[in-house]
Amino acid sequence: MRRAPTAVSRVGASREKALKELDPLTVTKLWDNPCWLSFRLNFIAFRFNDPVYRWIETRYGLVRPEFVALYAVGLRDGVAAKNIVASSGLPKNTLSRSIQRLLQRRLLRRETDPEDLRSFVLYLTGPGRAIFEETMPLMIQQQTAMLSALTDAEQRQLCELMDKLVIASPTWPNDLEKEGTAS
Amino acid sequence: MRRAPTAVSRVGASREKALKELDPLTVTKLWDNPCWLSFRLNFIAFRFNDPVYRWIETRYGLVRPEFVALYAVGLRDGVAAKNIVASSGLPKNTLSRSIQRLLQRRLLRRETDPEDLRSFVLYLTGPGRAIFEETMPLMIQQQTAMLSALTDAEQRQLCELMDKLVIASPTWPNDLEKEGTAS
DNA sequence: AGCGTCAAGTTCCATTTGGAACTATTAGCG
DNA sequence: CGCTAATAGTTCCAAATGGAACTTGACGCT
Repeated sequence: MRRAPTAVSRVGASREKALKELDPLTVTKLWDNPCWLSFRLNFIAFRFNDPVYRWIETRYGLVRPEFVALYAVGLRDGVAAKNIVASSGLPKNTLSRSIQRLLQRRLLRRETDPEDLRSFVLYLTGPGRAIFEETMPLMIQQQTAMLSALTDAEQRQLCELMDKLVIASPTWPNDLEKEGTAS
Repeated sequence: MRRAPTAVSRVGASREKALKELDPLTVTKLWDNPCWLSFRLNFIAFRFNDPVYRWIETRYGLVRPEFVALYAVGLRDGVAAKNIVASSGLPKNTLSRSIQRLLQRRLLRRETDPEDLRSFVLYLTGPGRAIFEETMPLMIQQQTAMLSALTDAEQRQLCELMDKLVIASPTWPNDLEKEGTAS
């Protein structure tokens, strides 16, 4: 009744270790799962996000979408909410509220965009930037810990492969369709 | 005021295209962001999850954690809720409710585990398996579409690199700490 | 200019979520 | 054995979430 291995990879040696240390269902999802990409993405992303966002919440009282917004403005002063929506995938009402709270807490400041009076440009305040600066090294520390299983060359490869995917993303379908709808 | 590029990769040619097709903040998060791993993971994962789970919800009325449970049992008959929790990262109360609903809808069936009377072993029913079988090709279709930007060799590389990460995951910290706590 | 369509952000509200406390069973250990 | 600590799963409830409708401003077209 055992399903034949379906994953693309055949790591072999490491498999032994994994069989012992990981939950059996995790092992199945790794090597007996036609959707290998989805599982790996979600699993690894979760293991990054979970500790980071828990720490940020207990430390600063910022929930995930709030920190997403703060981090985005930290990376690029002068963005608007719509940019954060587009790059994060969070719904725009969630981000609207998050930004409101950051404004109230004076971690963010905003001005109406002279180019487009519907829109606002966002900036970090001093305290906002302090949080950004303080959090960055911890996120990098987590990233480094996670990547330590790979050589430098492998890390660069991984980064480039994922680059290509993000760049190709505008061509991906936004909706699944049972079959081709048009000819 | 422009921050120096911080990402590990230097794709170059594709950068041109990306600058035009992607939101400017997305471009910043790609190439001007010390936390390159986190962004790429979450972005790509979102672009997979969002269409897939939307389709499943409108098609079968199953929300994400419900489908996560159904899919897990589909991959490995006889798992328990705890395994799904461990491999998915969803909170156990959320999964408890999801499983209850799947039981009510007769998509799942369960028996108390004779080895451990606290625990239940889960199985797909006929209709449950029908959903699983019907969904799989669509998920693979989405995965194939997303991976089509990579050659076969690159796809294999990506899979193997992510393998290594998942396998190393038991050694990753579960909590961030400001500095080393012990010596 | 005038009008219909679209986009940025906000508000409303029903639903979902997840931390914490709880029950029932198992495991460790003197 | 008998007692405490841990674990599988459930329940409770305050808070977060996200779809849909709304407001205001921009844009295309005639």
